[in-house]
Amino acid sequence: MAFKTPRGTNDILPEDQAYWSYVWGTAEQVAASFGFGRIDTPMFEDTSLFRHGVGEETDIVEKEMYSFDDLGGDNITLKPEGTAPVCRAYIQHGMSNLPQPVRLFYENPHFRYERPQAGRVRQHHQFGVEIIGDPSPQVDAEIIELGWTYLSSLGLKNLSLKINSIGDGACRPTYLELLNAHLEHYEDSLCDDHRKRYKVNPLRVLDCKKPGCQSVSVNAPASVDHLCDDCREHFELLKGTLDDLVAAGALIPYTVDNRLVRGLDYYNRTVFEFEPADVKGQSTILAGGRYDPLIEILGGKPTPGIGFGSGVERVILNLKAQGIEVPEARTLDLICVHIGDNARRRLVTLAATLRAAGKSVIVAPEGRSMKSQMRYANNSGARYALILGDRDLEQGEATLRPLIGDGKEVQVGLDAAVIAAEMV
RNA sequence: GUGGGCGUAGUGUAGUGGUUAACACGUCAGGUUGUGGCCCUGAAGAUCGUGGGUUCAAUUCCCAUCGCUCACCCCA
Repeated sequence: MAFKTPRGTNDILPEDQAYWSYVWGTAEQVAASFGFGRIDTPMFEDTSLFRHGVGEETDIVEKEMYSFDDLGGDNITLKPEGTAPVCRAYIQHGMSNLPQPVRLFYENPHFRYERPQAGRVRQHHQFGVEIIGDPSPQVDAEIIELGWTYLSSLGLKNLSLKINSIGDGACRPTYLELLNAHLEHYEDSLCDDHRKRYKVNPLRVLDCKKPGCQSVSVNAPASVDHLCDDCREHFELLKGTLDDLVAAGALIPYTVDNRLVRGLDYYNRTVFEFEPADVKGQSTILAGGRYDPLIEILGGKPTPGIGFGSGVERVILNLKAQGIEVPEARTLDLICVHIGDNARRRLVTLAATLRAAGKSVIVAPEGRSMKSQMRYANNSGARYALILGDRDLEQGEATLRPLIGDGKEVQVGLDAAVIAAEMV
């Protein structure tokens, strides 16, 4: 065929929409229950926003951005992640003058040029939340609780929660030195990739799944053991609050995972991740962390922030895998079946008044036998068929026949209010 | 960017070195006179991903290419 969706993109067909509205609806409801306001940032931004915000050394900036010059010569980039744009908006609109912190959520597509595979596409959709302007570990816990509330409201089961602290500007450099020394000592055991690159980003080694790197990272110094006093206190308070939430039944138990790191430069202190228990492939369905340095990097005054992003494609994959049923899309109320041209013309206007009365109505295709129209009505899933022949037109009445269940058909006048009232 | 698997009607599959490529579901139409679902009958619908090669002959064998898919990298 001549045209198809570009690699890594998908049409979301009507039969799949029930999942999407279920997920978006749940996200909006949960976000509202935590007092978050929705923000929509543009689908594209100045490329420099991401170069500065996400970090030049990251994979996203180095090789995954959809960047191009527009006709005016500006270099723009399709949004690869949501946090930097939200922080840009926070600065641009002077939100530091609002009561702090500011709670924002979004749900929109993101674009990354990657090789597609299970749970990974080039245009993916995220539900994301941010709390900006509050350094307290209380809001870290609030964000994590919100993430869990969202996932559990969807009905997902068998999830695990991992948290970690990766320190801050005060303690991370010292820790990285320790880690580097350790990696250098066991350099020969590292996988080929990391033997070359561990000096550039030693944290990545901890995340590596190759046996060699795993064996080295098991005994590697853990960041949580080398936090500065402030970071340690922050982490302890966070764990304490999470423990309270677990005790109150508002959160699943968590584990501290020393090897949990984040790929974006702006993260500090708290990082966390929810994933299905049976891990395989691209499994993380919700992940986030604190990004206290970001607003200042983007030119605002120093302002702490924390948030998460959750991939809707992956969430839906898990909903399907777990056999979770979602509410069906709205069904059709009525199909108008005609016998004769005059009847059909009359049904067109009758359908219009019925729609105005709030019913969903379609008129069966012209030029088909009645049997064919009834078959069509049946396949359409409509609740009722309204049958009108030219000879009924003279009597001024039609037949309203239920298509679901075993109700009896009734004669009705050609009056939208009467017909609507008959459709229970 | 690297590696594995796969490419036959709308969908899911079968099949063979040789006349009109099969089946199921779906679609459409019929099963007489104004009524769906079950059933029966029929029809439409495939340049067998694309290009090249081997061969008297290829959808079937070989190569390339593109696409899909899974995994690595990385990430939601």
